[in-house]
Amino acid sequence: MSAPAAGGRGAAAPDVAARVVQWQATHGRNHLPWQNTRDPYRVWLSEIMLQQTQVATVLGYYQRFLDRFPDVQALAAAPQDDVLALWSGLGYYSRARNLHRCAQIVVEQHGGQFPASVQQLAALPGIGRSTAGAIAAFCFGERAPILDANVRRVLTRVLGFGDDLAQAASERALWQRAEELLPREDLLQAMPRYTQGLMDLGAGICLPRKPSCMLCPLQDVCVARREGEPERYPVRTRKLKRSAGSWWLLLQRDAAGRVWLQRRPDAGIWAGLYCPPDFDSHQALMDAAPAGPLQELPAFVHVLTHRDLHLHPVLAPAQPGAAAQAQEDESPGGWFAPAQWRALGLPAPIRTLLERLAQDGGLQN
DNA sequence: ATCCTGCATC
DNA sequence: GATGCAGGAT
Repeated sequence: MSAPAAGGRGAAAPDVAARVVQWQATHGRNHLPWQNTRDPYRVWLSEIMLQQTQVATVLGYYQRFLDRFPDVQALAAAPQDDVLALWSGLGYYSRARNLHRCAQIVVEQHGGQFPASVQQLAALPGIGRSTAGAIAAFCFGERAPILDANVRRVLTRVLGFGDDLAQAASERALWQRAEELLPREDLLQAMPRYTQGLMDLGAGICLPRKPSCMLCPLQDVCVARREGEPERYPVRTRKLKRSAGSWWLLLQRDAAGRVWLQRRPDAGIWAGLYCPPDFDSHQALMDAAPAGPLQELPAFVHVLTHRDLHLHPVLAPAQPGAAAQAQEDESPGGWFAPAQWRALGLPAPIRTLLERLAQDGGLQN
């Protein structure tokens, strides 16, 4: 057993890195499909998929994605719609669009090799400082910290870091502390395991509500535990005001059960995704709808971070040529059978709506 | 720096 | 029904 280095490190954080590394080797996750590789493409893909998405869900997508796009060149060369189709169901589609753009930049500007430093990685679309740190640590052994939500929880608790993370200065200070906790220069080969260990602690031990402190390798150096209320960390004030908006959706369905969808513009809400034509008012929809009986479906609310979107679906019979007049922008549209639209990038509420419609079969119409 | 985003989870 | 996340846009 090695004694903690005397000096150099404050007594408040004795050998955090060593404890994490040792614990990871015996208790961490070491057999996920994106582990045990130093291929930046694979690591990058997994990190992007794991943003806002649980491991269990990503497992089902990761291999399919790799099969279809085995390397960054294949991904860069693919049509965006193919990428979105494989992403279909994962949500947060800006990740998929950034992923695609990033692949193209790596191919065109970096000769098909991911750059090997945090700084350069973080300059790529979809890669922030934390994701860049993870890739750099896993693939290049760079001494770079990560600070995603899970790790933020671990570190604020261990350190008893109680400053309000809504303040940029506090956030900066925590990054600084994260750097100080990294394995020492003479343990550089430990970077991948250390990084993975922090992730594993955050995901499995240092949970938001019920941390399993008894199982934690940091239990006897953790300030939050000593204080008795680890759940108090991290501290973040929130300021949220949500506005409301209403959209009327023109759902046209033909006899074969196909629906009319069009690709949304590349900027704005649901960029690049497929959606029925939307209108600001019932009247505007009426003006654009084909002649014939309209059926108002139950309205529902889709919640975005600071917008409550009230959606009013209106079912209309299909009429030849009628769909084209629905909107004048040059967004391409078309008729999609269920098997087809299920493979498209669809906003979550639209996917739900179409599934309901498909379930009800020919309900009316 | 500050605000904005789409969705899952709790 | 409220909150959080991790990145982008301005």
